Amino acid sequence: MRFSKLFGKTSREAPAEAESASHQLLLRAGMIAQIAAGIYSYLPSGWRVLRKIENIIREEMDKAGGQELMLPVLQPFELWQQSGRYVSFGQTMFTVTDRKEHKLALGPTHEEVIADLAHRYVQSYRDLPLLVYQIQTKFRDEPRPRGGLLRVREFIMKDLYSFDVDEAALDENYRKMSQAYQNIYARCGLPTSIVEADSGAIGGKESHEFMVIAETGEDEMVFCPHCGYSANVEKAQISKAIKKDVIASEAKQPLPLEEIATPEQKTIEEVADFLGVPPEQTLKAVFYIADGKLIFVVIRGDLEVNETKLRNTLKCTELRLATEDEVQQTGIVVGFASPIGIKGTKVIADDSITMGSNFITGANRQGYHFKNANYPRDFQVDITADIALAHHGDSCPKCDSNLSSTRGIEVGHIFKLGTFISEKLGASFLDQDGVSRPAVMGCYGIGLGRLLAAIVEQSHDDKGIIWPLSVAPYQVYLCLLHLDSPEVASAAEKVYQELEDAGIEVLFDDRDESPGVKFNDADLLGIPLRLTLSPRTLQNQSIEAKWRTEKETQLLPLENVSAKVNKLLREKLAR
RNA sequence: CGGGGUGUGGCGCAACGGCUAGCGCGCAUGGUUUGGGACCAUGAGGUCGGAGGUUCAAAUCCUCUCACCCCGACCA
Repeated sequence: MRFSKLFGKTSREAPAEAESASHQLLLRAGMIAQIAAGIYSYLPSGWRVLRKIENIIREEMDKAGGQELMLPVLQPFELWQQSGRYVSFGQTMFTVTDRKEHKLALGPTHEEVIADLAHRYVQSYRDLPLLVYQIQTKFRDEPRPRGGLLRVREFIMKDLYSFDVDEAALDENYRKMSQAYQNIYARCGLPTSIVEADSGAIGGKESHEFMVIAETGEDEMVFCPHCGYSANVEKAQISKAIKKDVIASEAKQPLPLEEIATPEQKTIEEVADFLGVPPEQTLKAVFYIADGKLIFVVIRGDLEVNETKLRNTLKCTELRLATEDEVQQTGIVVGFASPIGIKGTKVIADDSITMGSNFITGANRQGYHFKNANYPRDFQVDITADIALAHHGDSCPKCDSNLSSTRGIEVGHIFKLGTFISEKLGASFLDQDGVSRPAVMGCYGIGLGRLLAAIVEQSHDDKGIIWPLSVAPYQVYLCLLHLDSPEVASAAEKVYQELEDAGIEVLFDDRDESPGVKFNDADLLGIPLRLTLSPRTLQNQSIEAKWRTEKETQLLPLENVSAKVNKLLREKLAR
């Protein structure tokens, strides 16, 4: 490709709206262009990168036994009613109405469509296992697109669906996919961590995310440097045992409940300070509105509520903090709320209330708290579950060491769905005994654009992008200096031709620009190998080679240059 | 949805009631240059996001509205 003909210009300054490194660099390099919030065009050089990523993914999916197919974007809304998932997806779904007033969804994902297909074409256990995938556009009306390609409303995704006879077979495919994903990231030069995850609107029981550690990431994950436990904070567990040095063991014997005056002491910190006890010995009350109903949440004072876990426990779709008014309307005294004697309100407790004793809690009376509250002696709850939020420094649930936390970009998510979708859509098969059973499903997704952006996020410098050779838009940047010298120009043309003929992907900078402009563009575009031909190098019948990642240059003889370049590229790929 | 911010040639910005809306980058033409974003000359390109209002006069003030960005909520 000749740079002079390449559609899309590089620019010195990034558009004002871009903040993250990948957003700025991809725009400046002329690889993407925004048309609306979370909606982007890929220009030729950006599209080349995307297609390379796509091919890597396709190869790994095929290798793992996947069959590629193509499912429709337009999906009858009835399918979503059938699965019931139109509720959990809610406003995230884009819908259109056809001329017959029939409602269609622009597919945010394809479990329904694929399960419907399985319903028709899978009849026997002999048809299983089945792994099918596609690479195509998804539509999601995200409340807030952000960070360029990091979160968008229209995006290309690889989604693979597995159908199995039972859980054990699903586990096997799940392992296989997990390995395929690791191969993909490795080939893209992207270090990732696999973490336990919440399955969100997709549903299902077990899921893992592949995370690229990056400050610009939207997700927070915790990990244990000691035993390797790692999880998205939405999912992460912590050990809630109270450390011995915090509360002496003699204080653990249940004591009689006692009301004490605590004027003006409302928050956990105030009450704990006022009474001289650690927050671990208090109970915190938090109020939520879940699908329109007030929920009383009790959790030990040193912990915080994890809303994702709470949502899962309640199996609700809408969840938000209650306002002070909404709480007061039920007769609860804000600041002195108590699970003791509560009536008519659903009470959800974190299991931390079973770890500890003689708690301080509100007395549901202005200016008073109870001392020595003990569960279940003094109060009852409707549900006890783990609904605590993990933090940096909390104890690891597996080995009790201190957990660390970091932000990350989710570049892949795999789910064990189980049978809830296949049951609803009738994707069942006859087993060896002639018994009809729902297929056990798994689904596995990678957002290609986000993967591309994540590569840029973790592989760039102040000059521009540093593409790994495997996904670079071009392998070689051929830089011609001194267009005005006919000898150099014709030598460059020859080299360009020779490289192209050898099947090397080369971007030939034949523009009439100064050397600085060309070198800077080469760096901005992030092309791995730069070749420079100038009167200086031609004098020695040679061409200068420089890797994007290195400072040093080397001279290559012009004779049979494509073979030498090929060798350099092969060596680089092998590393 | 809550909070904050921004809308002026393709991009980055200035002008903040008053003459023909400026500057840099980019673009076009000609010339001089050429190893890390060269220079000179000439030129093209703008209904100042939109609607309404105030005023002798609005890019500038007011009201409404739309779009985009950031933080949060939310979110595979």
